[in-house]
Amino acid sequence: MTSAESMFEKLRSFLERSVVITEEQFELIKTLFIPKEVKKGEFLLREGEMTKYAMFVASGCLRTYTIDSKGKEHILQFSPENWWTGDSSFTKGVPAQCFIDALEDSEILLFETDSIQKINEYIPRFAANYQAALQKSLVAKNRRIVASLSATAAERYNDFLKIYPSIAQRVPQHMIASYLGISPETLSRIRKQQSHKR
Amino acid sequence: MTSAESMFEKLRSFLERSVVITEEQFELIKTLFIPKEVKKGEFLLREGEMTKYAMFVASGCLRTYTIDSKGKEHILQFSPENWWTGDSSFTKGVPAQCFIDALEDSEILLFETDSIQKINEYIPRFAANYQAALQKSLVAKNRRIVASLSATAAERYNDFLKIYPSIAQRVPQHMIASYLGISPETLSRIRKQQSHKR
DNA sequence: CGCGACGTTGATTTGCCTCAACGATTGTGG
DNA sequence: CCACAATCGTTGAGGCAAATCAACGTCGCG
Repeated sequence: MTSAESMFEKLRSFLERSVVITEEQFELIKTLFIPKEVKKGEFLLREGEMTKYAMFVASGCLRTYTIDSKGKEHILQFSPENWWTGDSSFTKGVPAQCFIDALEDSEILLFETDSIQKINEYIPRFAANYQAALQKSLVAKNRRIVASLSATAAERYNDFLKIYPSIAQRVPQHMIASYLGISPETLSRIRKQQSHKR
Repeated sequence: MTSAESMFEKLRSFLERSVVITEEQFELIKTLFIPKEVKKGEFLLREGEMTKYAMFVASGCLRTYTIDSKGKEHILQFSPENWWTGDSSFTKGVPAQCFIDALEDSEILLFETDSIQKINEYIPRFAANYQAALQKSLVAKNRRIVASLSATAAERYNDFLKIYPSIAQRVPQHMIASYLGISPETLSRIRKQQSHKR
């Protein structure tokens, strides 16, 4: 099996968690998704670029980040296998506001967002699922906003460990700090304290 | 014209900013939206309640907030006229995580989210617009996350004034503080300093 | 092997919160 | 219509969590 085929199989089994995909539908999907392999460190999107693609991560792990007005990096999202990602500004002709790069060698399926209408026609429940995913991520963002406004650094770190235990093990510590909005030094001290306490 | 009719007219002109609505489609819309008037201070949703409604604000202003584990209130969103709102957990059978109440006497149209399929069938571009709105609000949330992680209280306040100048004039100062995640005292001091500087 | 990226630890600084007290404004009931 | 309470914003003093600055150990990779 080629690596492209294996990517499509991964997408299929992911989708089939909630929708049954017929052979016919699967063939359509194959025409709409563009397989792509990237090495660790490669970029899938740079700030200011135009893009019309959303992405499905078949294997590996991506990271979405921005650089603020003070030149500081802020990680908005980690996207390990079986996640959707993409700069959400792909809808209009707006340039991307984020960088997306690979934290590990990864297999990606690019999806032209215009095609969502076509998919909707042939796989009606697909769009509903996509919408549900958007709403779910809105809830997550809200939780993150509240946390960053009210929780201490240690609390936020522990929340992160609880919600994304697998990610915590595979990305470097200073990136977790960036995601949490705390300095690497502070995160190091938090970890030290907590290892004492048990 | 009854107030219910005027609400529908407001919804219609809002939708017609991007989609032309035929008489027939407008009649469908009237059957799917439930008009409701609320007085200042009344609740449209309480945390823990089950809801299947999203809302369109025809007039007035709503506020969405949560209470964190320390009992502190955090405003997630202000929704003045021509905004969509609702607890985003309405998709599944999940209880709401937010309170929504009225900051002013308001006119609201309730929309059963299950009906989005039906609307999609008759007004195909409606769903696309709704999806675009979701994505736009994702972008806004991302910006807010970055701001809360990297900007100072004063910077966040000025951003708020720039992005929502009209809201800043109609909601009490301590609520803006709550939205920004700073104490009312700090906001007061920021305003004092800035008035000196000009 | 040697360089650079990563994590740790210490000392100092600071932005913002908390607590507290006090005017101003609103609105409510007697 | 006035009195009183409640809500809202302002100002001051003190404290703390986390940032910054700086130096050093260590690991992995070219």
